[in-house]
Amino acid sequence: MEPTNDMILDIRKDPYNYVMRVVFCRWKPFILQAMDTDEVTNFSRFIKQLPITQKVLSQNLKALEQDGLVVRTVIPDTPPRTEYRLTDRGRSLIPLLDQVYAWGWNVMKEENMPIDALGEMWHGYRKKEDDLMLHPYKKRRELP
Amino acid sequence: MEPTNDMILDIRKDPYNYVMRVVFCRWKPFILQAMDTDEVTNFSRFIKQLPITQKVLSQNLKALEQDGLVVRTVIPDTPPRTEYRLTDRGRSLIPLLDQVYAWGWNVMKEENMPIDALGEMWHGYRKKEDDLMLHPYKKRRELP
DNA sequence: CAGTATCCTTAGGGATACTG
DNA sequence: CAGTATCCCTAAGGATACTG
Repeated sequence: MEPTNDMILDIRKDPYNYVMRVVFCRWKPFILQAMDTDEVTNFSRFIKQLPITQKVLSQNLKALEQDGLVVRTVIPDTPPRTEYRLTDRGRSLIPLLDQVYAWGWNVMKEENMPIDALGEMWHGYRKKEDDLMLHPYKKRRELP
Repeated sequence: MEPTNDMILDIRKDPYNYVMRVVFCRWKPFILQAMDTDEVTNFSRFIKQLPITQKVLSQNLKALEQDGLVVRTVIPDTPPRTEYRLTDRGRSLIPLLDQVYAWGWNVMKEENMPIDALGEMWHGYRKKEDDLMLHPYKKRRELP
């Protein structure tokens, strides 16, 4: 086949670009991770765990739902509850996220960069303290 | 340990955030991938392969160099040449990038989304056509 | 509890032109 | 060949307030 004069990567059709748009946006790894840890969770629990605003959380959850990584279930109760959980596709991402975290963790260690302790607990790089994991609070305390 | 009243994730110290900043920015996976494919490469070759402007390429290469993923070598010749290649750390990222690509590729297939052919060749999802791989051109032709 | 609605800011990228 | 220099623009996030 002759090399023709119009060859170039079309980024909009590239898987890298897709994954960056769908997964690697600011808060999404954290949101996905939280749902992996908690299995089922809800809006205000995310808000307690992450320093994210309601608006941005809402946007991100909608996008994740649209991209098929998350299911939102409304339970007709009084007052109605809303549950969020990972889809199979969302769950299929967790091993990859773990490896991404691990790569970053190792590099940050090599560079002596400070690493967030709560994240380390979530990922098993630091002994989990159940009360902290179960009762996350809005403000942050320094850990050893 | 008592749950104290100030617990929260500090995103600036989190590995996810680090990796998103250092690796998963728009063009960086492509740039890294190109350097894995080519072993040694140079500025204008990137420009031929990717639909990126010189300014943005320059910015990205500088950042990658600063973050220790890429080495830049100037060879005092006439005119002087500049070579770019991956560091060990950069190379350690390739398996991860491959998995990211693979995850995205599979999802896009499931969703019947169009997938860029040149990327597929680079990643071995499509038979490599050496002339195209070796002589990438600026504009794009549709592949079957 | 589970969100909307507004307003504002900024980093990152794109376009284009120029340089040694 | 290997970049700088400008100008511009928009998407994504942050702050704050309000709702059923």
